[in-house]
Amino acid sequence: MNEFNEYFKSAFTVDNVIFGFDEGDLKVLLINRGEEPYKSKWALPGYFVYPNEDLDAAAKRVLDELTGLRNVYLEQVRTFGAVNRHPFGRVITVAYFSLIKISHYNIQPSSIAKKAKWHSISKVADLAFDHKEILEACFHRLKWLVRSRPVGFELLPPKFTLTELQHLYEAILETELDKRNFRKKILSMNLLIDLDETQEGVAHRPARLYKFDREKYEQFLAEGFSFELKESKKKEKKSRSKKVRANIAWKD
Amino acid sequence: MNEFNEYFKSAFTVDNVIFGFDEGDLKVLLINRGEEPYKSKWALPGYFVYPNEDLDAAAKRVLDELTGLRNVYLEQVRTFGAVNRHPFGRVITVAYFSLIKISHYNIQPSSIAKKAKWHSISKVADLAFDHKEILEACFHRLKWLVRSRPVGFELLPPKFTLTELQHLYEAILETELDKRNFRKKILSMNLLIDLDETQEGVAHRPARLYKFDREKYEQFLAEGFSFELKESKKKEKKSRSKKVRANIAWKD
DNA sequence: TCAAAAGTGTTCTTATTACACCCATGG
DNA sequence: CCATGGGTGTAATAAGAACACTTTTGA
Repeated sequence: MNEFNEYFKSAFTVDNVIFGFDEGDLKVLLINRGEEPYKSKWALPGYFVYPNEDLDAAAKRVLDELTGLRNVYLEQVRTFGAVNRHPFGRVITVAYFSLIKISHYNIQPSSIAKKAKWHSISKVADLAFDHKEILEACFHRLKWLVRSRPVGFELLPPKFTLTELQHLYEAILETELDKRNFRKKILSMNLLIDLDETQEGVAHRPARLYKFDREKYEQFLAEGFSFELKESKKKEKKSRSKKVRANIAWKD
Repeated sequence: MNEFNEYFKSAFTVDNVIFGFDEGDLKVLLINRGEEPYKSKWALPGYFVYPNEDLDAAAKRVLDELTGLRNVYLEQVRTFGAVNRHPFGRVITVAYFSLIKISHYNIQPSSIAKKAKWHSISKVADLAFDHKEILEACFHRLKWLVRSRPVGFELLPPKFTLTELQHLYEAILETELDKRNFRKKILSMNLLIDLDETQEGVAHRPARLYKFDREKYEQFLAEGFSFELKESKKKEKKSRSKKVRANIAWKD
């Protein structure tokens, strides 16, 4: 491996965009840097990947040290590798994002955690390194994800109202949604369990509480999204060689 | 940067899944490795990223050296970083895929290119390193991409028939599509220019030839997919504060 | 009794699916 | 004249979008 020695002089980090949702607002957990470079600038939590550590494990570690949370939604997004993005040398970074329930988040005793603070996604100014770009890429991915899978629940407390859920979608998608259509759609998926409880102590008609039916969702996934559940077009022509339907969407 | 020295001992590579389409079949360009490790196994084309080279530039270089092609569709997919994925040390790899027109591909004089061969995507057996996994991730991404954007044209020659286009979609999506519905949909997008030419020398009714209207597509993108083009619901209530519509798809 | 948010259905429009026959060419 | 793939339309169904009033609570 002699001829390749020159390539073994670089490093890589993970950076984690930790999303949370509170007060109707989508938030991201940022660290105020205590040291150079970019001292006292806000930055994404991240660290070098240890020599004997898988990438995903590094992302989990960073998250755990900061929030104390483990089994949360975590996904790799993209790797950023501009030549001069880090002043210490050649460092590329693998960006991850995770979705956590802010109510479950407890500030950790680690020194790094004391520097952490939630920021409204819409108010984040510039960040250290290329972290603003990373944040944007992760937000974009979340937007897409939330349309294709019901991951939104990862950000809500275990019991929530439909309005809270709608506000979450609105915050992520940066749109307004029609209340009736939203409810119709969300309920028609049968992934919510009506807890038969209501809010208490609110100065208006209390809302029903729901929880996410994770079991049904897993089952749903396992069946490969159960396409072709209908299967009752005609009286089943001698098990016709499946003329498949697949549509082309051209949306984002 | 003394305390971080131990982290600056790793390397990273790019690996490129180069897709092509020929004879109704989706193909990938693989290299037969001439050296250890995995000597004489098939592998994805890839190489170490040079110390002063951006990631995207490295992916372009690998592609160019192999195919002589430049301005082609190229996209980063994901980074693979299991601890022991490379026998030389800690090497993570950033996976890219590109879409090229096989008809434009000319074998390059480089020694590496002489070892290259197109393989039908459906017949690829195991590959060197974790390349099979990388290939699958890229194929999965392509499947998704082709439903959300008309990138299929990148794989076809400049002039093509609707049936060729349909076959391309079928190969990527691994389904059959209904001919009439496919044509209706594709033509309704107005992204095809009817060249008013037909095939020659075929033993059946010759098909019309089309080309992709790239200009219209760019315009389309620039207008942000021109949502809300309709805008003629009622007689425009005093420029109502846009009650936005955004739908939630729950598909893949 | 007021303010504030919860809750609830129907109509219209658009998109998707299913489906079968005639046409133009070369051999 | 036959084999091969090219080309075309319509009806049924499903999904999405628009839209407004009544209900329940606490202050």
